Amino acid sequence: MPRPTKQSPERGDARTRLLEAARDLIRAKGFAGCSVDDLCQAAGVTKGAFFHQFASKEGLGVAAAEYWAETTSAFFAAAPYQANKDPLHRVLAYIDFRKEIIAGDLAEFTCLVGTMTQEVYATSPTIRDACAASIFGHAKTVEADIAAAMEARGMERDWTAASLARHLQTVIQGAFVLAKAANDPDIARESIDHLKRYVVFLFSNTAPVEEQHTSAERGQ
Amino acid sequence: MPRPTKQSPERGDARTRLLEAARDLIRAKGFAGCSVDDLCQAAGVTKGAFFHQFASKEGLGVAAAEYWAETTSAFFAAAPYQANKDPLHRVLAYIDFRKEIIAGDLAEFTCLVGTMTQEVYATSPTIRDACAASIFGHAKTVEADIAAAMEARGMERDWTAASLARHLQTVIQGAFVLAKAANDPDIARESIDHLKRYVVFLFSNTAPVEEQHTSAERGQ
DNA sequence: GAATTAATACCGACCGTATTGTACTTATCA
DNA sequence: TGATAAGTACAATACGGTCGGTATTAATTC
Repeated sequence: MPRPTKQSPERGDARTRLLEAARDLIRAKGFAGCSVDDLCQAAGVTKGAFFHQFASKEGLGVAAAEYWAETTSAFFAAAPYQANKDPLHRVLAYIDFRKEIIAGDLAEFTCLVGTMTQEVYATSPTIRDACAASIFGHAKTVEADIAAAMEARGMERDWTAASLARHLQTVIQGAFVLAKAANDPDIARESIDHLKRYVVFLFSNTAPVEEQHTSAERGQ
Repeated sequence: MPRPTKQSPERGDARTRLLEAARDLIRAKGFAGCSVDDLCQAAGVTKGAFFHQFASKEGLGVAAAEYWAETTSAFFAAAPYQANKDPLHRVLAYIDFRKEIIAGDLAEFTCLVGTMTQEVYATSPTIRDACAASIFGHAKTVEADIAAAMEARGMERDWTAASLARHLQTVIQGAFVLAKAANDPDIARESIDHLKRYVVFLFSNTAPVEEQHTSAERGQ
């Protein structure tokens, strides 16, 4: 139940503003790297509001991961590549889409939960679990398409739809790491190209995969 | 020039002990997540020694990344998979080896510089550059084998040896992220399997790749 | 439908501790 | 003896978190 604030009643409640500030700040400076004061200042909120909304800084971390899971799953659910009818085309268009949205500053397109996991996996199990739910929950949605594509082609392989779905996330997460190291988004796109070539290969032995799938335009 | 210490004269000098403590602690808790006191305690060294050896905590971060680059390059240079005569077999055996050494606790086999990069790429360019030098320096060594394998087979492709070498590192780094999220090393091994399948595929169109390469045993 | 009560959302000064880094002293070796 | 290495005490501040208080709204009462 959002409630306006004196200072900026139009921007929504303090909780949402803090979650958005956390999303942006943590991606740039890491979880331990930004203080509660930093977050409050970025959100235009006082410390009192922070600890009214969240029991602790760790509590905010969990909420930020959950908020990330919600917003990104809505984002991908509404993305144009979903319009592809064929499951395999949808998977390939998903990969294209992941490449397309790598644009702008690193902190704008990299993954909040991937960054947080690396940092707190050993020190904060609750944050780690929330991050894992986001990553593997997203993988599950792609897994459904992969499984459908496999079944449609009657494939029998020594790999599973689940493992391939996770592999897609592996490459995407790793691409972010190398892009950060090189300070260059092209490094990330490069690996997505290799990933797509691999998926095309996996399905090319059963039936030819045409380049008909679309990611940016509605496929009707 | 190692110098013994009162408390533990057998363990070498304070600088090395601090670098080893940093390697282990930062992999578990992140760079910002462990304090100078933590590092000193883990190394069995006082704070005076710390700031005698390093100008700042950031200075230790840079040194730790450089130390990581040195020790890992020596580790891979001495690894048994290098004995493979054929460059392609050496690449495939490298991938096998990367899978083999995923064992024990997460903090023992994950990558220090990958973890640090994610955290400080925006806040500490000096640490980021040191991490990048480690990652891409290592990739260069694999790139040499990939390039040799391509040349031996007279391949003409729409990908380069450099990009494939970086892709290997992408998958490895991403595998660590997902393994941390799931708290399960198997998740990492799974993606390495996909990676190997991909590399085998890339080279299978020119000449058959037998499973003769070895990673654990000396090949000669 | 005005007055009162209760509950929520928020503010901001303050607290105790943890943090990085400094200054000075002590030990060790060439 | 002079230089390097390491130990000790402490200074300055940054940090997460607390606490009493205020503002706004919804529910309740008369």
